[in-house]
Amino acid sequence: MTPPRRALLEAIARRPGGFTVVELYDDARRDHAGLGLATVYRTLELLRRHGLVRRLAGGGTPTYLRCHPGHHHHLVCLSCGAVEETDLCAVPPSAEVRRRHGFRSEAHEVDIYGTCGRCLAA
Amino acid sequence: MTPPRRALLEAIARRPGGFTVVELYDDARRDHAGLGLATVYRTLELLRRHGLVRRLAGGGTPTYLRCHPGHHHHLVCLSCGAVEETDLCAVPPSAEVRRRHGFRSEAHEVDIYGTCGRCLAA
DNA sequence: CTGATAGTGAGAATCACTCTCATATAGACT
DNA sequence: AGTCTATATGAGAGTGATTCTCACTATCAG
Repeated sequence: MTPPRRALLEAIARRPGGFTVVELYDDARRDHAGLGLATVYRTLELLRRHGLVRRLAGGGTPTYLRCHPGHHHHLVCLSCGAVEETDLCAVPPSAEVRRRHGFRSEAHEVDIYGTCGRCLAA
Repeated sequence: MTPPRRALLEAIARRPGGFTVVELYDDARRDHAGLGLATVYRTLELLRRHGLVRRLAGGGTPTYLRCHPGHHHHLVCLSCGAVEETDLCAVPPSAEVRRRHGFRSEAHEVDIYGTCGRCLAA
């Protein structure tokens, strides 16, 4: 646990939803002025491998999300960009996939796009 | 319908599973030597808007998939990279998402990773 | 305290992708 | 078939994100 990493973790913790690499970089540099971009990428990759962060790569500038470890999916608001986690999960049952396609499922990714409560209210 | 587009469509039709932009470019250039990369990107974007192709952006070089229009998801083999479509679909029901999170679902993306029948046999 | 190991920052390099613009077509309409 | 207009195209430069390299530094076990 080094100062750059600490600065990054704190900057991530402060973020409400998704963030871009440069946003995070700018933010973390307030704690640790000498921080390099390469370190941001390296640390994000590290966090990603530990399930603490996820990368949403859909068109445009890629955004990262803070995640809690454990199985969950994301609700992405198309209007304001906020991202929420949900533990609701439903995918085609493995057995059915296996029977119909001869395919053994091992993992899945589910992202749900729509409009969040706050945007609906507005 | 122009010669570059025809060459691209044929190259896509020949592909078994996912492909990268450069693979497609090289392949289509065998039909249409003067093809430019910009045209490949433009045409893929066009096909994507028509639901004939999808982009999987997970880490590394982005890959495109040939798709049939209509709702379906993909079974991606982690061992050989083959991609199969499935019309099996189950996601958390909108009503439940709405009730629990105040979030109105509009679309979802589901990709299932695992091992395909051929790789299981081998 | 010390040494092995892992992390860091700067900048160059790479890679995917987009933009620009002059040119060339496709396809609609005579 | 000939003409015309909107659209597509190719080349190459430009952009922005990401990775690489390497000399240097900090961490932590012993």
